[in-house]
Amino acid sequence: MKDSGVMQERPYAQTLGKLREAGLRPTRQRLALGRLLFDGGDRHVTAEALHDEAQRAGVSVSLATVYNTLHQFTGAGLLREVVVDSSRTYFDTNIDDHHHFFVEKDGALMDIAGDDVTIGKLPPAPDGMDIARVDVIVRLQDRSDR
Amino acid sequence: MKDSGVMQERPYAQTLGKLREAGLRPTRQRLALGRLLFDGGDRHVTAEALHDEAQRAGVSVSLATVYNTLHQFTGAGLLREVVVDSSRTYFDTNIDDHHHFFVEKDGALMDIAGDDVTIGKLPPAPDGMDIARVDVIVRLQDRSDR
DNA sequence: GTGATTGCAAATCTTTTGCACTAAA
DNA sequence: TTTAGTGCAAAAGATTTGCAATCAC
Repeated sequence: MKDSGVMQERPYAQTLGKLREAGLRPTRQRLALGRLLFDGGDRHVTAEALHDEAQRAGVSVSLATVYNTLHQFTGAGLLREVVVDSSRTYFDTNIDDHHHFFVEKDGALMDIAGDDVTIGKLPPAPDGMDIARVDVIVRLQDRSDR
Repeated sequence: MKDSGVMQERPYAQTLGKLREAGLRPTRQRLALGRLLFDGGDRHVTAEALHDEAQRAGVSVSLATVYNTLHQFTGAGLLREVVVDSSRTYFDTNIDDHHHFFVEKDGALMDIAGDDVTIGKLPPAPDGMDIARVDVIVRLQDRSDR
């Protein structure tokens, strides 16, 4: 899934290292948001949710900074944007090749490992175009809501 | 792809019939928008684009009504909402099982027939949930932008 | 007539931006 | 210092909503 087995050790240093590699100045707020995002396995967040979480954790960051930071992290390849709902943008800390389950009702998003979905046939890209990525979204509903 | 071979005849009556079946009162604006949407094969539109198109066609409809109408048509199963871009909502006149090519750069959306994509493996839905739909989005980029 | 539909403007919601201020290096 | 980064409030989009006016039946 990830690269090696040496992961999640020294979380603080991990975030710091990620920022350094990305050439992003490790400011108070980037470190704090980075720790919230990267210290606990794979996560899916919206800007609003991360902002709330930061507030609750006693970290003072403005919503604008959360948005800016999420985009900077995405630009640096530390996060991936997931489009499943036209009303909000989700950011995924899992940047490996993978897909998603999405529960419309409560906005829940879950990863599906890349290996758990195989695509047998796919049409060729139109002339002059390349396939940048294939996203598979499995939309779920409560069994009772049938 | 569609049902039979008897299609696209008497477009005006076709839209009228669709509205009747859906239990939607065939008002001036619903008929006009319906004709724009359904008279010319499969289409992908945003509310804004359809509104502009209606204006150009000399049909006076407010943007709010276009939004409302698109949602009513969707609720009635005449259209399908396609989520590919978190900033706009696209509506698709093709309601059959199928997938999409999407060119981020210019917002172009193209259908991929359902048969042209096969999914070999898919994880089971979590407990108590059912798979409502599987969306495959093939994101394209210009070959030169590599 | 009478209830569904529409238009318009105002309201909402999410996301972005401008700019003076603060903090890394 | 010097320049990148931040907060705040205002702006910008997209979409929704309230309500009086209008239209289909």
